[in-house]
Amino acid sequence: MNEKYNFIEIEKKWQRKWEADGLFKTPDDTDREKYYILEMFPYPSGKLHMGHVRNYSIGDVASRYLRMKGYNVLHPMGWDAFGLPAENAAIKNGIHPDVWTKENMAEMRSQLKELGLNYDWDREVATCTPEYYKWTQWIFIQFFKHGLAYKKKNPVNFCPSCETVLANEQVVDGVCDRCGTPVGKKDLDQWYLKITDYAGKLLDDIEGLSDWPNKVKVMQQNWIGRSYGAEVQFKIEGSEKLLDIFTTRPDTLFGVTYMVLAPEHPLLSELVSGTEYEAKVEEFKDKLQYLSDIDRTSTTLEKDGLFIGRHAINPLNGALVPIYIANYVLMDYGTGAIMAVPAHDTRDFDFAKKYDIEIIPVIDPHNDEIDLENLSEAFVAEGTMINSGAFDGLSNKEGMKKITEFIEKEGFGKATTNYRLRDWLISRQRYWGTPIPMVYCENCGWQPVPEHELPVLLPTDVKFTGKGESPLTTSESFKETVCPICGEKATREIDTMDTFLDSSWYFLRYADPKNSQRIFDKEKVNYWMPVDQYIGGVEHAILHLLYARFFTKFLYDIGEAPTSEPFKRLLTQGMVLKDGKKMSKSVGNVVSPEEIISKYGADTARLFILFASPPEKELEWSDEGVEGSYRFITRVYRLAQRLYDVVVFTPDDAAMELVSEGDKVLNRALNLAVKKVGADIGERYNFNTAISAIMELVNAINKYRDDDGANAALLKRSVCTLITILSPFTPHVCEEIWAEYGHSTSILDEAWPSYDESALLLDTEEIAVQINGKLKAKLVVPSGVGADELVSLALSDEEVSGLVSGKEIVKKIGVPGRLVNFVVKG
RNA sequence: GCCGGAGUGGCGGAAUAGGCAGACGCACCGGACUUAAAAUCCGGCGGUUCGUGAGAACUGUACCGGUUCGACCCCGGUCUCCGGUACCA
Repeated sequence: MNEKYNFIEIEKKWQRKWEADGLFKTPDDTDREKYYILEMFPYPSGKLHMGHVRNYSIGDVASRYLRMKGYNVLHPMGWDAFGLPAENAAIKNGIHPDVWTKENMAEMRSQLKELGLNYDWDREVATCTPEYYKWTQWIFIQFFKHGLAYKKKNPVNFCPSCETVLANEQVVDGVCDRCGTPVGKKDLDQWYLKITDYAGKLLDDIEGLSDWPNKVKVMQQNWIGRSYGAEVQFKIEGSEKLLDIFTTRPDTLFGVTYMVLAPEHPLLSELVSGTEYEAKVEEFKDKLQYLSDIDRTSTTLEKDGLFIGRHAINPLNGALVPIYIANYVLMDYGTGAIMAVPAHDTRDFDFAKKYDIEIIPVIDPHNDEIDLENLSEAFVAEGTMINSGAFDGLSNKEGMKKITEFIEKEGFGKATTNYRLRDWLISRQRYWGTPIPMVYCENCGWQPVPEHELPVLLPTDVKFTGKGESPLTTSESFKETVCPICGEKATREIDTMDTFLDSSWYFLRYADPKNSQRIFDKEKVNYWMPVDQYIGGVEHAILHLLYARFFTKFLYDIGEAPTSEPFKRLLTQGMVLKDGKKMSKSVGNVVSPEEIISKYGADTARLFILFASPPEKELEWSDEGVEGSYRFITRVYRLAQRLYDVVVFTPDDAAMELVSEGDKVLNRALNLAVKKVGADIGERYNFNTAISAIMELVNAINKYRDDDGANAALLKRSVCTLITILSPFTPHVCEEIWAEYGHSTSILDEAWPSYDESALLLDTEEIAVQINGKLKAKLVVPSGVGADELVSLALSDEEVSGLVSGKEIVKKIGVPGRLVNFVVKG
C-alpha cells in the first residue's frame, strides 16, 4: 500500500472509475424491494455551499447503506433551474440566462462528483429544459381543465425591485422573500391555482405523515389554518342588502355592539354614496393605501376606524348596531366583514375603548377577580352564557352549537369552515420561467394551448431590461398566435410561472426522466413512488412541501400519480453556522466546500459535517473539528496499512476461534459497531453516533493489534468489517483500501455485514451497586444473571456487605445487566 | 401575543425503554519519541472539599417543586434562547 494517505490521488482515481463503470446507475428492477431516497435539488446559483454538502452527504450515506443492505435504491439529482438570479445576471452581464444557468449546472455537477456522491446522472432533470417544462405546462393545463386554474384581477403583492408579483407565501414580514425590498400592492390580472380546494385534504392528511418531524407538520397546519364557525347575515337598516360576516364565536352573538367592514369591502361605496360620510370614507381608504404591507400588518399599529353612518340589525335580538370600517379587518379572510364583540375579543375591546362603543358581556367566567360590568380587558375564555335571552345558562360551548342550529333553522346563517390558506398566485412578469401555456382570443376567451403543441417554447429573441412588464412582450415571434378554437388572431399569455411549480413534481419525473410521450410511465412511477426518504432544509417546510403535496394530490385525483402523498419520511437538516451565525458573504464567515476539499479531501469534508452534529440540528463549523476528522481518516489508513499482511495472507476461511479475553473484547466491539452503525444510519439517521461507534471500533482494533497471540482471522475480519461500515461515510479511502486488500469489485456492491447478538455478551459484566439510589460500588458478576441472583451476589460480596452492615434493608432492587439498589434505614 | 423546539464539562455532542451522567471528538495539560519542531504514540481532563499519597466525601444535566427504590428522561410551575406565525374575526 501507498505510504501516505494521498487523498487527491485516491479521490480522483475512484471518481473516474465509478463513473467509467457506471456504478451508480439505477435499474428499473421491479423484482427487488425499492428504496427512493431524495435530497432537495439545488438552484444552480454558481457553486455549492456547505448547506449543500451537508444535505447531500446525509443522503449519500443513507443511500449507500441501503444499497449495501440489498435494496434497489433510486438516488437521483437535478436542477431547480428557472429563477430570477439567471435573469438578473443577464441584465447585468449580458449573458443569456440559459447559458448562465447551464454553466452553473456544469460547475456544480462537477463539484457534486468531487464529493463522491452516488447519483445516477442518467436520470438528471433540469426544470428549464423544454423536455421538462413541457410537462409542467401539461400539468397546468390539467389544472385549468379541472377548474383549478383561473385568472382574476386583484390587488396583488408586487416587488418593485424584482418587478414581479409574489405569492402570499413569498412575502415575508412585508418584504420580498428573495431581495428584501418592501412589497407594494398592484391591481393586476393574474393566474391563480385553486389550492384552497385542497385545503381540507392538505390539512387532514398531515395526520398520516407519521415519519415527518412534528415541527413541520405543525407549521403546515398553522399555515393552512382551519377555523370552524358560522356565517351570519345581518340586515342593514334602510337597505335591501345583507351584511354577511364570519365568526368563530356564534355564542357571543348577543354581545355584538358594532360591525366592521374591511375598507376594500364591495358593499361600502353603495352604503355611503351620497351621504355626508362618503368623503371621509374615501379619505380613510386613501390613507390606508399609502401604508406599506409592513405597517399594515404590524401589531403595533394602532387600531383606526370610522363610523360610516349606517346601522345593522342583530338577527337574534333585533338590536341596532353601528357599522364601522377599520384597518384591522382584512378583505381576503372570511367575508371581509365582522361582528364585533368587545367584551370577548381583545381587538374589538381595544377598538371599542378608543371609540367609546358599548361593551356587553355575554359570557360569565365565574371569577370574582373579573368585574364583568367594568372589564379591564376582553374575557376570551370559557364560561356560562348571560344576557343572551333563551340561551342564558348554557355553557358557551353548548351555546355555540345551539345558536348555530338556531340561525340555520331561522335561515339567517349557517355553520362554515374557513381557511387561512389563500389561492396560489402563480403569474410572474419574468422571462426565465415556464411559459404559461394559455392563449387569449377576443371571441373564445382564455384557451389552453392544445396538448400536442406543447411545449410552448421560451422565445430567444428577448430583451432584458429589467423594466416594465414581462420580457416576453419584447419577442417578435412569441405573442401573436391563433385561437385553438376559432382560428382567429389571438395572443399568448406573456407571464411565466412561479418556479415553485417546476419543483412541485420533479420527484415524480425521476422515475421516468426521459419519457417524451407522457409525463411519466405509470408502471415506473407505481414502482418508485412514494419517495421513501426526503431530505432538505427546514426553510422549505411550508412553501415547497405544501405545493409538492398539493400537486401530488391533484395528480393522484386525475389518475396520474399512484400516491396522494409524495414523501413518506422527511428529514429537515439544520443550518451550517460559523461563529454562531449563518454563513453569508455579508458577514464574511463563509467557508467554501472547494477550500476544504482541496485541503483535506472530500472524505474529510463529509466525515466532519456528519460527525459534528445530528442532522436536524444546527451545525457549528469548526476548523479544529475538520482537522480531527482528517486525523481519524489517516489513523484508519495507517491501521489498514499495518494490517495489510494479516489481511492478504490470512485465508478467508481461516478458523476464528476466540480464545483470550482480548479476543472476546474485540469481537464484542466489532459486533457492537455493526449493530449500532446499522441502526444509526438506517433507523435513527444519527450519523454522528454512528461515526463515534466506528471510532470506538478503531480504538479497539488498535488496542488489540499488538497483543501477544493476536488472532489473525479475527483481526482480518475486524479491519475488513471496519472498512465496510465506514465506506458510506468516506467512500474514496475505503474503496482504495478495499482494492488494495485484493478485491476487484466495488465495496458498494458488498453486502452490509451482519452481527451476532450473542457476541455482545462477555463472560462477566460490571454491575453498579447503589445504596438509597446512590452509586457506592461496582461488582463484577457472570453475564446474564437474573435480578434475584444479582441481589444475593451483591449481598455476599465483601465490600457491599460492609456498606449495608448494621443497617436495615427495606427494599432490594435488581436490574439485570445494570445495577442493584438497596434501600436502607439507620 | 399564539404555536413549536431547545437548555448537559472550556467547546461540538452522547446517554435509543425511568437504571453507573459526560460515550466519541475538539481544545487543554503531562509524558514518550526527536538535536529541535511538526507529526505520531501513551496518560489525564465536570465542580468543590479533604488527603503527602493510592484515594475519599460531597455536589452536579437552566431554576423551583412533585412522582419514584431510582429522574437529563415523567408531572406542575418559572426563566432564557431559537424557529414559525402574527389584527385570520
